[in-house]
Amino acid sequence: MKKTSVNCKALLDEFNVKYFHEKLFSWWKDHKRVYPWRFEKDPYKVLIAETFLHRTNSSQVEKIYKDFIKKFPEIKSLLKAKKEEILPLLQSLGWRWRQELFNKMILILREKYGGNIPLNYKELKSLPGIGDYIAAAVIIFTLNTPLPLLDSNIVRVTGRLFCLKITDSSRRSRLFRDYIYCFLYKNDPRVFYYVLIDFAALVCKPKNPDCNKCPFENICCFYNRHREGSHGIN
DNA sequence: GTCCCGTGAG
DNA sequence: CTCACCGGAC
Repeated sequence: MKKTSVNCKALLDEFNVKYFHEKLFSWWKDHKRVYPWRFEKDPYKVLIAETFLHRTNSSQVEKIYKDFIKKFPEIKSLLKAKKEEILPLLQSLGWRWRQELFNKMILILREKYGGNIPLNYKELKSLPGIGDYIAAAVIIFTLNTPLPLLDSNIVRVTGRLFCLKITDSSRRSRLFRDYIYCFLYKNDPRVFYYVLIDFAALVCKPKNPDCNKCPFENICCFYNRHREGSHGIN
């Protein structure tokens, strides 16, 4: 996702962003989820994980990720493999609609990039099956670069905290991109996004969020609106 | 905006 | 049975 020029002081003027960061990181100490692709800095492994996670529950990915990496520990071994060796490992992810994209991606990584994963946004995004989210995620999680990152969960937390109307297209909107970029803890983007994703999954859930466990209960726009009964779940 | 394979949770 | 899943292509 592209970096944007935005006046963060104006955008988040009424919020104490540092306070949010402290509370979130503090919460995360006791609640962080452990996945084999977490803190992985090998672009190949991050790309594989994020590709698998495409519209797929993380517990499903967890079941096959280690076996996949064990069989193809580096991109060279994957590039040498035949489709018939790869696809059976991915069947449980529901890959009929993604396997062709995955095959094309492997082909391009081999033919155009010589087995090196390009670590810039534009080239990553040009790969089949790689869009805004995965391109940014690969860069952020390998290089710890402060880029905006929006998936449905980050959208939900950001929208609720800052009173933004959430729609299906929020993850592609300029407004949300600006907000998450301003909200981002620039000193450690990688961990910031791990924190936010876990917080979204465990507390700020889509349905029945645990607002009583949330450190932002008092200042969360969503919570206060909901309590007043003027709006439904956003 | 709308569809998308499999799986598990409810 | 229905629904969502650390999104992307069309």
